[in-house]
Amino acid sequence: MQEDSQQTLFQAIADTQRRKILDVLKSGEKSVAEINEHIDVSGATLSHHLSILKQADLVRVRRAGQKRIYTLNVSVLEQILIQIKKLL
Amino acid sequence: MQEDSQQTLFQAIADTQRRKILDVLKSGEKSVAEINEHIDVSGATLSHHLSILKQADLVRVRRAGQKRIYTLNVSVLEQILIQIKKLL
DNA sequence: TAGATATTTAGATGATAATCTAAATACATG
DNA sequence: CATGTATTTAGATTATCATCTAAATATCTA
Repeated sequence: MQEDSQQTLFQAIADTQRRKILDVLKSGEKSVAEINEHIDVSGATLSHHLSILKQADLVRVRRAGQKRIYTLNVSVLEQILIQIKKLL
Repeated sequence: MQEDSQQTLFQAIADTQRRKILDVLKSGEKSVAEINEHIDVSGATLSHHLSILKQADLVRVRRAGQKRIYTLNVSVLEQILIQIKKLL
């Protein structure tokens, strides 16, 4: 993993709201509106957080009509585990 | 783990310099000056980073004469692993 | 105890980041 | 195609953060 992408990744999970989003997605793929039922921020802010998670490749998106469906990318979370284990 | 301390912890490891400090300490306890040989910031900035790591309990300190010796607290890194695994 | 060494604290600055409202875009459907 | 729904983008604001220099504190030693 490159230095830069590592930073992107750790920054992405540094925010409580974003970790909560990941936790919400743990139970399965969800539309933005569905995620927003669990996260108390404006739609714009949620979209912003999702874009950061997407940039870190922690989530994937696909369209379904008007909706966008987000899914957790488990393999990147596993990458984080590997990085932290390296510090042990 | 409480919500608040979790945030403190994830914020602490979100910074590249701080992760580098942890990596430096992985090889054994070190004085501030010894750490500073590996981290390219001013002494004041390093001290600031160390205080954040200390607050997150990721490092421990003891005095030895004029020096302060920092050591890695492995168990807290293991806590992070547990938290991330919960998202999987 | 005076001066040297090690580290922290204070205070300032510039850069990022989280958040909001309002507007824009994209798609669906009557 | 006009309207409604879902989401993103733009632009602004406020708060937080990484960093620096200078000053303070603590310890050691001649």
